[in-house]
Amino acid sequence: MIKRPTKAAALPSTHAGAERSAPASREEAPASSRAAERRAAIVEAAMEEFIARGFAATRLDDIAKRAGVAKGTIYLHFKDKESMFEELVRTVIVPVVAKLNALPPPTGSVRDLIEAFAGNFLKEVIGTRRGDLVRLIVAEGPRFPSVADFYYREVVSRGIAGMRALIELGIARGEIREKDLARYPQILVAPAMIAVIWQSLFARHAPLDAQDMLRVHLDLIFGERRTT
Amino acid sequence: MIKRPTKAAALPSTHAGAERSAPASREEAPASSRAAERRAAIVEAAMEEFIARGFAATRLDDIAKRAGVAKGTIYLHFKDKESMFEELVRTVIVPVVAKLNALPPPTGSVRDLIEAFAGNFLKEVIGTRRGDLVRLIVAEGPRFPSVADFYYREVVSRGIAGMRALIELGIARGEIREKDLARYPQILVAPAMIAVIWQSLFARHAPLDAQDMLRVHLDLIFGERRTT
Amino acid sequence: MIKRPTKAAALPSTHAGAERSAPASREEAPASSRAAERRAAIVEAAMEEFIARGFAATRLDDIAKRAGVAKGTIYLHFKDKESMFEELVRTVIVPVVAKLNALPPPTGSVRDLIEAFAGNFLKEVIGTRRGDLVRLIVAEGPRFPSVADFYYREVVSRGIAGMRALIELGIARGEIREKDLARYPQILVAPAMIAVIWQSLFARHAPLDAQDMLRVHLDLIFGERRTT
Amino acid sequence: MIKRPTKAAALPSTHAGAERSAPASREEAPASSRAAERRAAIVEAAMEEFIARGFAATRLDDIAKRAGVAKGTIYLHFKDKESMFEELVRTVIVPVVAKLNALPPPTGSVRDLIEAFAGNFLKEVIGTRRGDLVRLIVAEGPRFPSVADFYYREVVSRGIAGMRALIELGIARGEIREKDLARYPQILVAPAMIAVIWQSLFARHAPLDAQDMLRVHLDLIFGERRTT
DNA sequence: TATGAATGAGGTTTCATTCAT
DNA sequence: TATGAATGAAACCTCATTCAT
Repeated sequence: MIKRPTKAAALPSTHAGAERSAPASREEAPASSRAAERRAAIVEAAMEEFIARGFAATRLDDIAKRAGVAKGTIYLHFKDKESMFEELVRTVIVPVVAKLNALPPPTGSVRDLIEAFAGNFLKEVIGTRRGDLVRLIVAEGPRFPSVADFYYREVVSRGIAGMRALIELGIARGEIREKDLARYPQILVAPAMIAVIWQSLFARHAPLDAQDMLRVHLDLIFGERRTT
Repeated sequence: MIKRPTKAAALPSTHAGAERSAPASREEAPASSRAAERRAAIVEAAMEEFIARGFAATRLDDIAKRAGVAKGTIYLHFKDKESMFEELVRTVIVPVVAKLNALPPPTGSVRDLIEAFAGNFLKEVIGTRRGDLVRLIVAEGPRFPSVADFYYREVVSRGIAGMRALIELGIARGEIREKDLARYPQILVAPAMIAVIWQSLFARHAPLDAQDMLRVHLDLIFGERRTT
Repeated sequence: MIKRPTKAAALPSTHAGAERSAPASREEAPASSRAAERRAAIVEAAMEEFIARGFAATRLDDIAKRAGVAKGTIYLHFKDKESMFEELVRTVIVPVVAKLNALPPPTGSVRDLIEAFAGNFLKEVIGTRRGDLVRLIVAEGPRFPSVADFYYREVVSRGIAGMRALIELGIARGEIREKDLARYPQILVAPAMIAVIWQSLFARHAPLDAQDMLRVHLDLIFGERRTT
Repeated sequence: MIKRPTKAAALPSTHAGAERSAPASREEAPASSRAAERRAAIVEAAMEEFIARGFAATRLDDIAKRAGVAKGTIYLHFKDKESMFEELVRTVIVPVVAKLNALPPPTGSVRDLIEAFAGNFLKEVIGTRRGDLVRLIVAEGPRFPSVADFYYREVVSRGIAGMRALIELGIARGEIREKDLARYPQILVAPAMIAVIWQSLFARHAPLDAQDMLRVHLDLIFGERRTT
């Protein structure tokens, strides 16, 4: 349902070819899902290309090729390149939001919760396609206000709010000393964001142990780690 | 009216070709300064445009218009659009590096030092053209490895090293408790970077008091602020 | 799977073609009338669209939508866009020709006859869809020689011949003085044609009382109108 | 001054090739006229193509080829295809208007005047490129209201007004009997217009002696021609 | 050195036509 | 028969780059 979690992870930078398309389905597809499949293939291909080259430098031709469809087919699903980009971001982000909303209720220590969250982020975002999407949004945001708006509304503001709640809980329970932190949940997330960007840009020069860094950061906030 | 007389002329550093104007001929100063002026105007205009639209979407026509030169003139200074972008980043970043290197020797408390530094960053980077340049590098880095490399080499690695030195000093002096922080100076800078990005993307929706946030972050690292 | 069972395969360019539907098969009426209905709907829709936009600018998509059929259906009735246009003109013009041929035998004065004819033209052509068709033929004729040919053969030449006969009758009866008029029946029709075109192009700027104009023209030819 | 009266009269229907462009001029061109020349070449080529195929079916590529310029060059002179068409019509029509305005003052008989006028029309419009332009306007007018407007304002309304003045003069002098004709100068022009259209569409099937037809028409209006 | 008209490859988008269902 | 998703050629237009002046 979530679109195909890790599959096309390869990311060959250039389009490998086009061994996608008509995936033998044929008999298993319930008729109308054919369109959905194709749309998904286009979305996937477009995300790869947009991430690899940015909006302006991406060619519809390459998206089509990678998705295994003809150029014209894209226009059956999207009005034009711009709205494709905008809808694409929405499409990809929605499941993320769903996941955030489905978070378990806060039981156990706040630090445990945040560590779990960080672990998840580490696995699912930093250094993955999803992380690249974040960088893409940072890159194109100013030229696509609607994308930045959407991202702020759906992800950032909720994330900030959630973090703030956790921080306040941590303060109330005495786990967190720095009371002002609740005013800037951004501080809590900042190293994770930096890790995302670092992986895209500098990992080659200086690999970053994001997991360890996040741990140190939590130590800073919660005090020296427990014996674990 | 005058762009920036002689200044930014320096530049290439690593740089590829760019034998630059001023072919030794003529009356030295006047002739070459004309060229330098023009080049500076182009660099300035290009930066504005690249920041506003990104590399691919920027038109040389617009750069020329903004710089007040003819389109062909750009090619007297730069081989093509790509190398213009690469050299541009170098040109703009060099003075920053110079400044970093000219930092006063560490006297006074580490916190004071870092606060001074943050204050400077606040004034000169966050929410300014310079901050946008950072976002531009984040945006275009993957497509311009040479730019990312240069930026890493000249700014990031030095900045990290400098921060690390400060952190170690802080630890040695007992100002900083969290010893592992020295391994991840990124944590120290992360909120500042986040502030830079936030201003570009989300300031409209939720203004961020960067100064206050940085203060809280320093409290977190150095412990509750002194009475000041 | 099969292209076009037997039907419209003929379509040899000149000839009225349009053996219309009814491939002899099946239960005659019901099945074939469905097809005929559909074809009629397509023809009607196509005429509207061609008139509104001209041949090249008309989209089959729009024709299909207006006709309430799927795009593919059009190809069950017509080989391609060009032959659709050609057959369309034929289809629409045939009844006109039939009507011309069914004209009553010349009784009464020639002027009465021509006035009746003009009245009819006024009501059924000038300012109507049919008039637009004339303009369409003028517009597309050069690119569709077969259309121009057909129109000349079926409508123009017969119309001219008919007019000439009337004029000669008028001359013989002494109603018309200008004997040379018989050599140029176009003169008789010219104002009517001009009225057709005027309505399409300039009615907005300067409405034209076509009826009155035609009357004046007849006065010119037949002499001052009778007391009526 | 009038652009090159008859020159490229050949009209090869398909673009002959491209032996136009840089016509050796070079030394004779006063620098800025180079642009004017090119623009003229484009206008000329565009008129040929638009006349031959209509607006929608004309390819910019063909215009460029025929004009002997690159595709991009067209966009140095015209914003896009539509405005090229609109400006083109204006450009071509302006000299016509100028000519109309420069008509000699009415001396001699009205019939002589009108005959002179008709003779001119015969030579310069009917069966010429200029005549085709009229047909083009009739064809595209509904889709280019601005063109129809312009044509009405600059040519039609002035022409009608001029004709009306002549007719009234003719009536006053007793040359014309039918007084109502002054209300419909269109009648006077109608056969000429019909001739224009006839030449484009039907000349192949039935050549029309336009000159003789116009004479007959004038006989109709002025009474049997004098012995001349 | 500086100009900007000219170029033409290449990008986005449209739309007639096909074909599996 | 009828459908309409899919195709891909071809159109318009942009813009980095060149070059005569």
